[in-house]
Amino acid sequence: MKISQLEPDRGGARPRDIPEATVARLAAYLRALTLMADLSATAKSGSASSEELAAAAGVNSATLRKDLSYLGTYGIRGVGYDIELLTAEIGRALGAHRPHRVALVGVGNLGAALAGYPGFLSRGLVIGALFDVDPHRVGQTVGGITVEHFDSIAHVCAREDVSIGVIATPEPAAQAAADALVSAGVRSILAFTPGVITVPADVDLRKVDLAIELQILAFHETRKTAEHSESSLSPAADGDTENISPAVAVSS
Amino acid sequence: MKISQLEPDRGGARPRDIPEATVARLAAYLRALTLMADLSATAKSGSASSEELAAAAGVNSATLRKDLSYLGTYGIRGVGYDIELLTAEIGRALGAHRPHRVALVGVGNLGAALAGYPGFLSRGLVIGALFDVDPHRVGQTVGGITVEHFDSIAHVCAREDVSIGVIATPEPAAQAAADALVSAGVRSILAFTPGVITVPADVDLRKVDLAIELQILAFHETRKTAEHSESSLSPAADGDTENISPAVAVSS
DNA sequence: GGCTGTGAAATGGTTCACAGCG
DNA sequence: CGCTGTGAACCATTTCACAGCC
Repeated sequence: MKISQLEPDRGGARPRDIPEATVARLAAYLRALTLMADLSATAKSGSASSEELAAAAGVNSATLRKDLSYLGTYGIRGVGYDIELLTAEIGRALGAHRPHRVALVGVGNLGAALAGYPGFLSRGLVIGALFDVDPHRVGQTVGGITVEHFDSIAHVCAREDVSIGVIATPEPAAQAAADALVSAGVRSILAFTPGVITVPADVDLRKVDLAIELQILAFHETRKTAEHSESSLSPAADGDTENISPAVAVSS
Repeated sequence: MKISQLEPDRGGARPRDIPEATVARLAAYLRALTLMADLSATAKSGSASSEELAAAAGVNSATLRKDLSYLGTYGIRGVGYDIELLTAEIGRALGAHRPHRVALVGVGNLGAALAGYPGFLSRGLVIGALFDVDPHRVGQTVGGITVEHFDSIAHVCAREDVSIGVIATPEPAAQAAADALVSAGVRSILAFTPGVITVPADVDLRKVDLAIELQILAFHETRKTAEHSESSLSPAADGDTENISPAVAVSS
């Protein structure tokens, strides 16, 4: 899907240009690798073929190989990829080796879910601050972190060295939250609110709209059930079962 | 994604083939239109140009026109689109005119957030059932609906005529949740768990991985900050110059 | 032999630009 | 004249297929 909000995307020649779609999958590979490492800690060879990795991540093996080729040449022909090496290499590429501090604005159910989300740490993500406007929530502890007041975003973000912001407020507060984060120097924002949010050109904004995800399903569902019309004898002999949907994307 | 299998080309121009990316945006347009209708209920002309609509949805106007052209010809040249007509038409295309019943498995923070999500109804989505394994949660009421036990999915889904399932359980329970939903006859599933879920070929599975979204931001963030320290190579063409105006302007 | 790395082809999606209608 | 609808150009991504290395 794609709810894009124009992004500059400087075309300057940089070391290696990794396609947007590849970045999303690299994160999935990293996760699959971490899982594999745990499982095969006792036995196994310590390496995996592109086929195995692809299955574990839910993608096509050719896609995986091409994705990895953007990082460099880390596979061994005839054998596969060393799990440990590849984990480190992808982690490096994604910047997961160095922690990123995240500020979360809006500590409702969704915010709390995010604050308690496991597996951030292993990917270099650290929730550094929580904010809310509700006096009842300010001062409380969620996921081990004390909720601070919305008005202190600038101050706290500076103190906690936050570089990424997440907006999980109700819709009407989203723009204000974005503004506050931007003022605080945050240049990467993930928003869970529908609706347009305006940010300066140098700020990276991603959006995830839960209702849209469901509506896409509803669309397909409608199509499926509406198929009673013609007795076409092609019952979705679809080959693969795999399915990876990076969901909402921005960045054109 | 599979929606367009090789169709025998039926004579009538009934079901046009709508691209996946367009479907996602149609949902966004629908939302923008509903908002517009509310705002302009008192005054305004009752129609909007592709430019206005595009701005309200955060996309390019050419993209919007092309998207709408898949539905048919509903605009008026020299004028724009009638808001009410277009709303109805997009709603029809998306299947939002007829309600879809949704079952939600896993009523933790995330599940509760979804159950309380406003704006589902206006888009034809109705939460019909909530499930959890936790005895403490079963029997409780969330978002006006009583939480039922995981084991009764098949029974309750049939009773409530559920066609879409949402998985918001902890990771380890995800596959079991999917299996249960599939057994209950659900053929469209949205999962918020990372990791691979296997479903039969005729089941539509979408995934949203919160950690991946953040990791993508972290990647860009790493690039941004690395760019400042890397003042070599590029022949002084690197500054902060964003000549491209993003101009995500929201008008009228 | 098996598997990676990668050009090249195929597919899907976005943007341009303009003809044509209201 | 303004704005839609759309072919055509453009760009991104996926998939194929195979050469080359282990």
